[in-house]
Amino acid sequence: MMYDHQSLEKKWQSCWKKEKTFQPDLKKAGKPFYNLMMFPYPSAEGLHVGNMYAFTGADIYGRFMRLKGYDVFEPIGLDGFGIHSENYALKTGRHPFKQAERSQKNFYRQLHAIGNQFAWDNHLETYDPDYYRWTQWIFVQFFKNGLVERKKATLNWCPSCKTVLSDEQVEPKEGKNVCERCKAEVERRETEQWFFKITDYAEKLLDYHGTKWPKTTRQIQTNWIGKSEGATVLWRIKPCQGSDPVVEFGTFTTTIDTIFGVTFIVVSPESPYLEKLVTEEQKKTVDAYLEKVKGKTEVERMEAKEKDGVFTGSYAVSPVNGREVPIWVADYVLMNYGTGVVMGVPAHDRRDLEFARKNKLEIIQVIESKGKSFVYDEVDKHSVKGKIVNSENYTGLSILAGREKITDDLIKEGKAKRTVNYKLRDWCISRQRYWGPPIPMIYCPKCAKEGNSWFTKSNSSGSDPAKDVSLLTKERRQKLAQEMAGWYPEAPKNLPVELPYVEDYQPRGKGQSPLAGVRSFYQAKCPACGAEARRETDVSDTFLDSAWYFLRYPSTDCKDQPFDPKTTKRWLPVGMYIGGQEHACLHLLYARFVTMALHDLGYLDFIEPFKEFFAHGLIIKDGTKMSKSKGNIIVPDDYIGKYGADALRMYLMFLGPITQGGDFRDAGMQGMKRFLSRLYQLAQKSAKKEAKPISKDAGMGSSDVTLSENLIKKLHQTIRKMGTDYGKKKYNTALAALMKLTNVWQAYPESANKDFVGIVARLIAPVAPHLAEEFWLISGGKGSVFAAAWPEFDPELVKESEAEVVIQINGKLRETIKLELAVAGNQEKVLEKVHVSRKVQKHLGGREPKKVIFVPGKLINLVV
RNA sequence: GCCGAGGUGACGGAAUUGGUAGACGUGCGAGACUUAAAAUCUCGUGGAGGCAACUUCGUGCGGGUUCGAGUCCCGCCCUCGGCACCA
Repeated sequence: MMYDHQSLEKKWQSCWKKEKTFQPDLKKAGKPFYNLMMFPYPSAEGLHVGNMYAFTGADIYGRFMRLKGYDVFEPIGLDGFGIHSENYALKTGRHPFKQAERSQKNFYRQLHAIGNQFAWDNHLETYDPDYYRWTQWIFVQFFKNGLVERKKATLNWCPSCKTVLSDEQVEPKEGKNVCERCKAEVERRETEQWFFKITDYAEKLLDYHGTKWPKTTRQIQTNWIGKSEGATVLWRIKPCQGSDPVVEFGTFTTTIDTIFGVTFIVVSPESPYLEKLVTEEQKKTVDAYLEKVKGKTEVERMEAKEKDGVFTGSYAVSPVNGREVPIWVADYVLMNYGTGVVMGVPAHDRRDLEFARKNKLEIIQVIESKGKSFVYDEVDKHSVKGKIVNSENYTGLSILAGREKITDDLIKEGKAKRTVNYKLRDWCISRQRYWGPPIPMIYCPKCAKEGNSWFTKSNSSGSDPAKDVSLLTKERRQKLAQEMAGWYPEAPKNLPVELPYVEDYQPRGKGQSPLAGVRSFYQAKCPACGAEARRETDVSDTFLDSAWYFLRYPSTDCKDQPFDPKTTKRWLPVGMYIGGQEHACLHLLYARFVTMALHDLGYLDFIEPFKEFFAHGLIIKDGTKMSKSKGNIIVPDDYIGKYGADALRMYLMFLGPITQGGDFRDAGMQGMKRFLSRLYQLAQKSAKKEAKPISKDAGMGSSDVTLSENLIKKLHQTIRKMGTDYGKKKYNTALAALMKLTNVWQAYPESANKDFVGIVARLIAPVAPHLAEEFWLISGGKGSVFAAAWPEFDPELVKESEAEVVIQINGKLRETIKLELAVAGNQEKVLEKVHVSRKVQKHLGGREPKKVIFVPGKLINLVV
């Protein structure tokens, strides 16, 4: 009689496992629905409640879809490769191979205990050679199609993790840039690395066509990509220095309408133009300045209060009015955005104004707004309300009109072109670490000397002869043939390039992976000429592992391809994806990029990997984020033992909207246990009563309803409410409705019967699956409650049986009162006999209305 | 600075998207059971006034639209998230 959650949950979990209740037939499913959650990386403490929160939210949706009749595929795996796992291994002194084995066991035990409907046959781990074989395969395909570059760049270097990091893996903290993983301050280092050309997809990544993503997530990505449209204006230089005189250079601007306000030009200290601009007289000054800049760190440069800079000695000639303006060099101009040269408009740009004031340069107003004075402090540059002044024949035009006209005119004269700039940079993919998939490349010094590479081979035309697709243009191939001299990708049949078991896997910190010291690994023969060659020893970024795992899940048994085309066609793109917002610029962006690229290479017939994405909130503890350092990480195990997985699931969902997260407190959990236990007692009691058909329209609208009818009415309300809320992912309000129903049930326990218990079993099934199975059993149901579809759960199929509406009395608007009346359907109706509340009767002078005209969505006319 | 989200009891949060504000749950108070505690159950719980039925005020602040505003419009204040010497 007592609710013994431990034996009950154990019983159903082993039953699900044995019966493979949640393992869909991937080859045959008629109504496939791919329900995915971001797979966890096996952290030190095991699965924590934050993971469970996300997984439960996702699982409820998946189970709801199952009850609606879909064949739901809900796979799980481990993102076990990468720095986070490796750092933990270093800390414990246990080798990553062994640590992975241990973590996997622990995680999968926990993932079983939380009661999700995982399709365990399809689990995958990113460190499994059967998996990373295809991660490497993707690298090779991208390489062959010019989506991979090897270039020197100033990059983020984490001195603690001893590897380079991508821009996405660096986060700002207290004015410093720190490593996303270890929070150490990153340095800038110039190194040569492998890059994925994600910038080629900047424009495509801005288009979310056909997806249902939250606005905020889209906005974070859009911000990160940072598109700005403007023009590049060409300036003539006078006088030109050096043997190779620069005749012109471009400055990028989004506000070409201010071009008459240009009083100087500034070049970045790193600009290749610089040495050609510096005159004899100014050389000393400039060199001294460059020396000073060199000594500054990135952060110091950013935080500098004063806009420092020096004159180069050269002048630029304005393309609009021939005005000669001095060219300066200053470190507030960034080399890696635009052209590394900017036009200085001190009147309408805050930085330019600071610079002009510091260096006593002229300020000319060219925009006027609301008659206000001209300096930036008082006029908003981005305002489009002002008009242009002091600009010859453009004077008087509005900002936008002027912008268009000046651009057009300059383009006609060949002095400008329209330009789009993005903040997005290419994705640095190589890591100088051990625990990742080796980058499957071979470098042959002999071929390099002779100028040979994969791109100079005769058959180097595209990705896969069978696909007949190549993103490689002729020009790009020629360029790559030069840049990639000596480089060959590993042949697909030789994949995977297995990560060897190495005792000394410590990061070396010299810009090289530990594998660089393993001769048996790096020794190789050149695939082209057979000479002594060297294997690449860097491994790829963890985010590449996770950028395609959703493609592999349905095809885990596929041996000769990364994903089986037929199965992929049936299951992808992912129907619902749930995960953390913090991955908006990381994982989600990369996954979209990889999917788009594979689409363009002909491997996929869709562009977006996730039809719908849903960001869950963060679970905090006592008002602060859970973290290892604070020691406040909560592991679900103890709570599952004490209260049960169902109670914990309910508690987590009841905290509030899943998008918001919540503060984890023990107090609320007892309440959930109490509720479930009460529900269990009631079900036991009611199930003893034989089934009597539950009528849907018994007693509706009647004032003398019996207790039983009251309960039935409540039940139908609840089905409707929960059906809608589960669909909208409003799990907290769905649960509130359920609790309300239980309260009514408890008030009239004799009204319910076996059938009633069966219905409640389906209602609670998404959120409390173990208890639901038990209810289904005691109500006399056969098999699993999840085995059959329940069309009534579809809110559209449950007809409105009542309506609360607004009335109008005798055609005049006098009073606004809510009215309950018996109306079926959504059609306009004249109701002859209407029961109204006493309150309304009072308003009508104690009478009941003769008739009511009900028009859905409109006011109601009440005739007395 | 730019972009976005949001401010409702002691707390987490509801409110059919313009229709009885505070569902549901915590917490708190009172009671039942118990030698006692825990657990469980019952009742109460926005403020002020009243023995009471009831009255009145109340959704960050100030205005507005409307028969009716937590919800819509205008102007502020505050909190959180993203980007940021990006031209």
